[in-house]
Amino acid sequence: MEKIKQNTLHGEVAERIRDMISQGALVPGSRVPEKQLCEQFGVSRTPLREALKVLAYEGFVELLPNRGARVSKLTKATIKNTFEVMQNLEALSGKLAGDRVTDSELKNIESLHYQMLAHYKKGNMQEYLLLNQQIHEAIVVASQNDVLIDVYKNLNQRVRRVRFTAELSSDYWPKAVQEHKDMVNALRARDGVALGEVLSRHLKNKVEMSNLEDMAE
Amino acid sequence: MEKIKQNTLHGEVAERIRDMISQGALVPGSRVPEKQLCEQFGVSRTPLREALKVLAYEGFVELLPNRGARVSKLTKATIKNTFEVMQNLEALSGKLAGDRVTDSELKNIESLHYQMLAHYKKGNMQEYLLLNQQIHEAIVVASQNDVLIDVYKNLNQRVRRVRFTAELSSDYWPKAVQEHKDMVNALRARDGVALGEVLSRHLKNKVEMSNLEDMAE
DNA sequence: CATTGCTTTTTTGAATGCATAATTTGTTAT
DNA sequence: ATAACAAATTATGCATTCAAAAAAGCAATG
Repeated sequence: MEKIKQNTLHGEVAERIRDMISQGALVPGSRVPEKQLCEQFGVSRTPLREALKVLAYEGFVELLPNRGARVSKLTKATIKNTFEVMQNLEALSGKLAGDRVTDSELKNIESLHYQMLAHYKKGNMQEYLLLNQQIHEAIVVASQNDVLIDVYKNLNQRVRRVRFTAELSSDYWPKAVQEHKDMVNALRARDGVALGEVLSRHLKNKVEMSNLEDMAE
Repeated sequence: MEKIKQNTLHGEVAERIRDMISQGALVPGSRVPEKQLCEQFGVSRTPLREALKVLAYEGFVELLPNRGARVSKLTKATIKNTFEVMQNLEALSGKLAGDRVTDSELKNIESLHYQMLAHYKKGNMQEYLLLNQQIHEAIVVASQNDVLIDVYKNLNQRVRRVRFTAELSSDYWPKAVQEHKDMVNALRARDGVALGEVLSRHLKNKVEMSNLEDMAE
């Protein structure tokens, strides 16, 4: 991974295609129309095809010999497997973040946390989920392990399409909020082991509570 | 990830470049000579450049705007971080493999294990390390989690260059062998928790025993 | 002798072109 | 009307070409 941030054409094209897939503009299972996208983006096929190679590696599309690219479907199994790995990576992040989190990172996470609580109290689920997402990523970043961060972000992006389709049930939501409070407390105490445990439990609950049937394509 | 196995030109080119990097034919930090490699491989620049995009994503090279690709250096920190993540993924694999390993997989792992022991007794370190590698991969595969397998293999490939440079010290080697025996026993007992713990400990020891200074580039 | 500025060469990024494979369309026979 | 086959169309994979950027070479100046 270790993507160097740079404004290459193929990079921008990849980003736009990712967005289109996430937003449903490109339907899973359907073929990626090279020519049409080229016209839409105003680029030639070369950078577009380079982008498809990267997207294939990221899991967004599948390349079929002499048949171009198809938008890959997220099956129930893949979603489950992805969350299984992410759960583990988050737990590791927690363990590491306990030792390594900086003061400014901690402050930032606390701030996000309080914003999230506010949305919870207002019952604003969309905003809540967005903040929730940001907190989890911030904890992973606090692990200070570049490889871990890259892998996590990649996996997260793979399931981006379905992340927000699952609604939080009325009995799970308060539980999740409590877990988040535990997280922040563990982080404040720089207790990596406790943080790892909370995170592990947290995502596990999320997977169990989510209706994977609804998410799969 | 979820790479579809297919014999595309760019895929073959990527594989050859990976090998060249692993074997040191392409020096870390040096630029990747597109023209020269094209002539050597007998392909045009299009598939070669597509391969470079994938390799960049895999972490083998870095793309610099208008300056092509450079073979990425494996720093001490990156190696450490990679092993840190791999250790966690192996532990997860162990936990999952305890429940999911099939009889034939178990048999295969036992076979590899005994072969490895034979090489240990003969003091044949190269062969030992190869088998060791295969056993670890087999355990990860036994997790039956495609995403986990892909991520693990990718990370493993990233550090392939340095994997075999570190020699096992005379006091670590017997310890590692004992841990491997524990692994097989845990797997036979289908005790995922125990297997996860052994694996976690095992790679941790390996990292601590290895002289990262020697491995870094 | 090192340094600056200019010219030439090489390399890169992306568009275009071309041969082949796949798909669609059209036609005919049943 | 439908099935089977053939022709036409389209899409794909890779090679080639072209413009722009970077690197190398080289002379003039201090």
